[in-house]
Amino acid sequence: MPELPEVETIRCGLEPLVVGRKIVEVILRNRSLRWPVPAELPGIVRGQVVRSVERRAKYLMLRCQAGSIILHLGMTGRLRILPAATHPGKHDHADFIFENGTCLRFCDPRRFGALLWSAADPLQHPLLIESGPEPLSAALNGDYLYERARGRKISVKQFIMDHKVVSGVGNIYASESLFPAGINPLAAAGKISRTRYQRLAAAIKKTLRKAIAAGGTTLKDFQGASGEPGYFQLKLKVYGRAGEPCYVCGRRVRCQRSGQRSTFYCPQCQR
DNA sequence: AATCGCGCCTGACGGC
DNA sequence: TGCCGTCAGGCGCGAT
Repeated sequence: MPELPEVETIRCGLEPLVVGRKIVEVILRNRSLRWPVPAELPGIVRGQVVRSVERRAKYLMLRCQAGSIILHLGMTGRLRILPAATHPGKHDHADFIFENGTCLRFCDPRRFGALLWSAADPLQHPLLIESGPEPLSAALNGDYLYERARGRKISVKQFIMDHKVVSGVGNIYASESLFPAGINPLAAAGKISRTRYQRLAAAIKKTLRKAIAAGGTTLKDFQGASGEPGYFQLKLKVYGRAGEPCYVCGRRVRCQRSGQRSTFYCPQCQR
C-alpha cells in the first residue's frame, strides 16, 4: 500500500517526466473509483500543461493552468509512465497522454483510489483543507502533538493516524515510528508526556525520511514498471513481524487490533 | 466534540 | 483442481 514515503517517491519520479508536458488526451476507462471520476475531467484537462507535481498528505496534485488534477492511490493504486500505445490492463482506469507520445497511466485494482479535478487551489479542496501538518514540516513537533492530545482518550496510534492531527501517517509507519519512540501504541493519547511526544515526533520524521531515502534508490526504474515501495528496501522493525523476535530485546513482537487495524509492537521496548 | 464502526473493492491465501 | 470464505486496509462519513 502506498504510504507517504511511497507517494513522495512517486512524486519525485513523476516530476521530471510530466512537468512542462502538455496533456493532449485523457482516456477514462472506468470512472468508478472511491468517488466517481468527474465525467467532464477529460474535457477540462485536455490541452492543459502540467506545471508542477505536488504532494499533500498522500494526495498527489498535478497543477495546471486551469486547476489541478488530484490523485490518491488508495491501497493498490499505481502510476506509470509508458508509451501511449501500450495495451491497457484490466485495472488501468485512466490515461493522460502527453504530446511527446508518453502516457501517465493510473492503475488501481481495488479502486480505493481517487481521481478528481479542482478548479481552485487544491489545498483548499474539502479532502485536504482539514489535513493536519505535514509530518516532515516544522509544524509537526512534540509540543504540537502534546497540545492536540489534551483530553483525547483514543490510543496514541489512532491519534497519530488521524489525518486532522498529522497528515499522511498510515498504519505501517505509525507502528514503525512508535517502536523507536518506545511508546506502547495502545496507550491513551492524552496520557503521554510532552517529552515522549517530542521523541515520537522525532521518530516519525526519522522513519519517514529513511523510507523516502530508500524509495529514492528505486527511482531510476520509474519509467518502466515504476518505483517499488520504500518498505521493500527498508527493514521494518515491527510491522508484520508478529511472533518474531524484537531486534532490540529479543522478545516476541505482538500484534493486536486497535481501531480495526493491525498494530505491531514490542511489549518490552514499548511501554 | 470525540469516538466508533461501516463500506467501498479485489487479490491472495487457506481449507476442504 | 476448484470453489468459497476470510482477510487486508486508507479514509471519509454517518451514527452515537
